[in-house]
Amino acid sequence: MEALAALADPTRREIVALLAGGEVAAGELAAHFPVSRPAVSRHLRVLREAGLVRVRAEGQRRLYVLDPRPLSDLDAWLAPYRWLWAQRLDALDTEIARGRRARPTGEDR
Amino acid sequence: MEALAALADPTRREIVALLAGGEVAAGELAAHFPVSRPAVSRHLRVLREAGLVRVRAEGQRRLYVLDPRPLSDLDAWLAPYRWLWAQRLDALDTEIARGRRARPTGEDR
DNA sequence: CAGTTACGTAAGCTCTTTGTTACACATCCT
DNA sequence: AGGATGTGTAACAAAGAGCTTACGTAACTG
Repeated sequence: MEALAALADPTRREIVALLAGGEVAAGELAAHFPVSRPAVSRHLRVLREAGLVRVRAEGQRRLYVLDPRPLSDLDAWLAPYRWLWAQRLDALDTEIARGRRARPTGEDR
Repeated sequence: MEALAALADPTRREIVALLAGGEVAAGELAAHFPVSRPAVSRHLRVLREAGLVRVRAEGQRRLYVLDPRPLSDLDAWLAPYRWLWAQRLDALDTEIARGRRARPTGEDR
């Protein structure tokens, strides 16, 4: 579940989203973000070490591809919890609807 | 997706797992971990702020419950990627191994 | 072959995170 | 009332994450 730490960062999640369409070069990815290119390079390294992406050199460019396996693992990790929102969600909502505010922090309505 | 940051920590994931069975008191949770009780208290705070758990006071103890909604959100976030490992896993591996490009993303040259 | 292009790495800084010990309360039990 | 029990918060040290600038290097270009 090292992938979770990698995906905790919003920039990295966006990189993953960009890669969902197919191979993208490092520089092209970097162009999508307000941070410096080395910063993106570092994010790519984290994603690489988490197994979420792979690189392929084409000339002087590095083409990144998404490797779905860690996402699949995450999906598997999530599996045992699925029944919770299949049944319990309504129960919680009902409780809230009755005015039993369990959450102290103001929430949207 | 603040839940991802909360779930990035292994201790917190284990807490979530422990809570999958139902309500558990803070002290009982803390007993499962090698870290100090205040440390666990802090983890619980992070989980609370991420909306993953709720607390209920019963006498002097605080009973924690899992709130599945952020997990459901995570499941929803994961959804667009599911087709990747449903069909493409093997294909991607093969493609990468052969060094072919999966999909030209508006590159010039 | 020299210059440009595309990347990654190194060094350094700052803000967070995680853990610890010490402390403050509220609640339960004689 | 007074002590034990169960928890959260405060203060602080250590480690980590993320960003920036500067630099090194391989590959195209002319």
